[in-house]
This record gives sequence, C-alpha cells and structure tokens, in this order.
Amino acid sequence: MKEKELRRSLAVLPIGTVMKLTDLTARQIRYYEEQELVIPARNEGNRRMYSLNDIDKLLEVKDYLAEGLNMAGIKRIYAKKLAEKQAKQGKSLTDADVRKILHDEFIAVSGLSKQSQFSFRNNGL
DNA sequence: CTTCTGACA
DNA sequence: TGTCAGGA
Repeated sequence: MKEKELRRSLAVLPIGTVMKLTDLTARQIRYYEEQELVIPARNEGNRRMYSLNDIDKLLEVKDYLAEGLNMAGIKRIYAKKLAEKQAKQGKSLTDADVRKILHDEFIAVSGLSKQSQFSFRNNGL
C-alpha cells in the first residue's frame, strides 16, 4: 500500500506536460511555486519536474481559485490544514472535527476574498 | 525545440 | 497574468 504513494511522488513530468494536464499557463505554475503552494523537484538542468501528487495539488489550487479564493486565502487553507494535521498527532481530533474546522475556515476566507474582489470591480479596477 | 529567470510599453 | 529578452 506504499508502492503507489511512492510512484505518485516521483517527479517525472516537465512543465509542458503539467500545462496540458492542468490547463494552467507556465506563468501561473511558476507563480504558485513562488507562493510556496507547489514546489517541484529540479532535474540536472534546473528544469522543474512534477509528480502526480503535484498535479493533484495544482488542480486543487486551480479549483480554489475558480471558487473565488486568492493566494492569501489558499495559503490560509493549507496553513490551517497543516496545523490540524500536526495537532491531530499530539492530541486526537476526529476526522469530522477536522473537516468542520476546515469548512468553517473555507467559508470565512471565501467570503472575504469574494467581497474584496467585488469591491475592486465596483470601483472600476 | 523547451524551459529558466527577471522585468515591465 | 501576459509577454519579451537572453541564455542554457
């Protein structure tokens, strides 16, 4: 049950393939890396190499963006998710607890970013 | 030909 | 975010 996870973690896809698989531009993919959302491996020639897990993460980020979240919002989601994951090792929250916390956080952040994006549009920006 | 970094009419 | 430069 570890074999698949290992293979899914192997970085074997160049950015060009990732572009086709995620429908994101190279600019966006590199930008998300700057934002520390998806850090790909590098090959001998300094080329970015992505794994299947990276693809999933990128698609996930793409979905959040489509739902109206901004970089700050997405970072908060993952920060929260990581915090819960670590807390879950020391203490023991149920999966339901974690999901509720993540859901509440998502709603809060989602509302804020949408609000600010709308205000920008209303101000002609 | 493909990707990389840095920069901005 | 797009896009161009200049190099690998």
